[in-house]
Amino acid sequence: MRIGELARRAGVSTRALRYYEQQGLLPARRSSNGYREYDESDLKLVTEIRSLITVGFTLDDARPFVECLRAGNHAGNACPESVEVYRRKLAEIDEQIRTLLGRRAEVAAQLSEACPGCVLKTGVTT
Amino acid sequence: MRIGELARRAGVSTRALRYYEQQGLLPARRSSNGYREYDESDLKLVTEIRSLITVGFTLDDARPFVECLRAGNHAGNACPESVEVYRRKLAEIDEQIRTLLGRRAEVAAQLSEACPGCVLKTGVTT
DNA sequence: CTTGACCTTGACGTTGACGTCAACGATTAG
DNA sequence: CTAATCGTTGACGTCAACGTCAAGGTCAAG
Repeated sequence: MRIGELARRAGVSTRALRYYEQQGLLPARRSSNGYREYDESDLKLVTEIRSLITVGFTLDDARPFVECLRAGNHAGNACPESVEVYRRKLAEIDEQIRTLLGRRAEVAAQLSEACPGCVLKTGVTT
Repeated sequence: MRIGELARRAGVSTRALRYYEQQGLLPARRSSNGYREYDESDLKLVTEIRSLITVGFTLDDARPFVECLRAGNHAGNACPESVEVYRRKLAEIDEQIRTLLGRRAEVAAQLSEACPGCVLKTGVTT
């Protein structure tokens, strides 16, 4: 299939697909007229990339998963490099959550100081 | 005092101060030679801006606080506009925390699937 | 033949808060 | 007088993941 169809089926823009190729994540064969040619395995790659992106991974983070898939594995997380990225991202997310919780406490304290009673109206647990 | 001293005392770069001025957050008087001239109240403004920035506010978010201070109030959060920003930011932070918790669960699930037992090694509560 | 839908590469725009020159003027110490 | 240190106004660079033209090539249908 060509880039337009892959884009439609994967739910991304053609620009994104060309960008992925430029970043070395999605190499494309070319047909005689210069058009990029893709197959089902490429769709799988894009799907993997997208699902990683939606959980906050960067394209660089996605690289090991893509390479794992291209190496013939059934899943992108079947390789130790991918698992390592998972662990690193988990730590990053935990750090971000801690930072946000700290900020939330700061802002809530300031808010209650400036406007007592206001804080009661919101909450993470809500 | 001039821009260099204010920068040192506030712990920011002169570039940042000029940027704040450009954004209308820190208007500066000019001495006869064209140099920016600041006083203690300006230091207070910068301090306010910085403390807001460190809890994740944008310069635009900081605007009401700065205007509140310039209006003669003892604190930047003494005005209803500031309080409103606090509430909005609190909601934003809560939303971000929810998003991150969702991502954390996703990644943790993927990790445990790819490498059972790995998840046990980390945690937000740690 | 011509339209229209598809494809190509190249290159600039977006966002926030500055960093980092460049090229120049002002002030002060020696 | 001169160097050192400060100040000034542009204006481009940074970072990620594309969006959005521009200018053109390709191909099937009518």
